[in-house]
Amino acid sequence: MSETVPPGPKTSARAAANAGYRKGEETRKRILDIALRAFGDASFRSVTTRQIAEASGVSLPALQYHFGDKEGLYRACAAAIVERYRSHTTAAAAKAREALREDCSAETARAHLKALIGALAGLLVGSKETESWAQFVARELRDPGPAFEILYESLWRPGVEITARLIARILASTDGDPAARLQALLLISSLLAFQSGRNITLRTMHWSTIGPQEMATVLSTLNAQIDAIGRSRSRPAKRATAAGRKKASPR
Amino acid sequence: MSETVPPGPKTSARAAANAGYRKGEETRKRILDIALRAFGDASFRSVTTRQIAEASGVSLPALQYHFGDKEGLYRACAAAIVERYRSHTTAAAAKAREALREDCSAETARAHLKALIGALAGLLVGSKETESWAQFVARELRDPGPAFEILYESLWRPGVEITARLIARILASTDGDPAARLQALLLISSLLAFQSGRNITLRTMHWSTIGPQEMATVLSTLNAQIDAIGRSRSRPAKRATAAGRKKASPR
DNA sequence: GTCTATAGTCGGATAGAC
DNA sequence: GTCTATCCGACTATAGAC
Repeated sequence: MSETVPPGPKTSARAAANAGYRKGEETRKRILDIALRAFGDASFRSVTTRQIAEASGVSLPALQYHFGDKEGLYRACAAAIVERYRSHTTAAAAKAREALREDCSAETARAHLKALIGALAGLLVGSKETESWAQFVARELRDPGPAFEILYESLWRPGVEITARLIARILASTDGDPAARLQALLLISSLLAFQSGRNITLRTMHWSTIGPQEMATVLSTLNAQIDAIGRSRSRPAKRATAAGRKKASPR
Repeated sequence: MSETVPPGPKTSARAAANAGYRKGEETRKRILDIALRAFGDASFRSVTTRQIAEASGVSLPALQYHFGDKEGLYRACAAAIVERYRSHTTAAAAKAREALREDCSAETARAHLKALIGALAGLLVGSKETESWAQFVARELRDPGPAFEILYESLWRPGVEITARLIARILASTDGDPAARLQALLLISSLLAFQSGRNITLRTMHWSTIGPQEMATVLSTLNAQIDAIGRSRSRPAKRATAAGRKKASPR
């Protein structure tokens, strides 16, 4: 909660006109890259600043200089992810919002939803780094740490919001419809799960990696689910549980 | 990998005939309950043996006596979860297997799938404790620790296996069908996500808790998805990605 | 069976030189 | 800006008394 300002070079008189600032900038970026990977692979607690410093080729106090403390570094990682996320999804999201504003048809909404999910998937398998990023985000959202707020507000919430609105349009219901939110949550967390739960996905599917080809397979399944929205026979009403306890539930 | 035998009372001459063993048993159980909760709330690394000892009302070496070391305690927790899981799902799983052996129809398979998912959901909201359990399982499966093998082999794999076979039956394909496995993975991880990603679920859905009522809502959505399996118009073939990049993908 | 006391390790943060 | 050297706290595990 306490918004500790990074005591690094940001606030000091670095931007003043001399060319000697270049090296620090590069070092900072190198540290950030390493940290991004490390925090993707393991939790905040598990990763040690020593590891990051060593892997970055700098020594411990250099971290503190650039990022204040461990939490500052962690938050900087989250901010970097958010920035990349924004640049990869704003295009699709903007188009979807535009269509919604123009009161588009259910089928148009469906197409935009697929495009949006596709863009998200593209981000998740885009480069080598993004594997870690998905894990970073998923972990932080699951058990909140120092970067929860920024990730939730800047990444998760907008994503769910636009997705839910598209689904609501498909269902021909209102924007706040809980059923639509639920389906949005389902859809996004499913997608995220494939990268964040990488280990279990690979082992379950007998894959050796999650590349574009694997993600395409996943996407086709998700697209089929999107096609099914609003078309299932036993529509997702409030009380469809009866079928589920046909002959089970031995309590 | 090294199957370190718990050096506790199990192997020693405790079972010999004297009545003084009762207290140790109770202490062990109390420690286990506390640990189960603790390891559900936080990761293996984050939880300290001190916390558990204090909360259990025993002191540190008592833990070592009963469970050997921290990993032993962790594994014991996993084993306890597996046992409970088995007792809650064997009934539904056995019926499903029976039906599959008798070459049941797609609709029968669909019903059994719903029953199975329902049983799983019932476990996930069954009692106060199970909230933590889902987090324990999900975390361990996502980034493998000392209890990964037992959870994967005794809990995850059987669950996916029977689910995938039911889905394959619905799709009228063979048992090993990757598409069926994928849908099984999707379905189970979606369900698990609601408890393991509790925080984000609550916040996204504006719920204050995940009780039977909320789980029923989730179940109805999942049931709708199950109903949609094998019925979607653009069937989940190998190349359905074209739609996804209609006008998105600004690369 | 359970305790007190302690050994040994490791991680985060800081002081101060360069 | 980046380093070396160091402090301090917290953790796991063990030894040995009761």
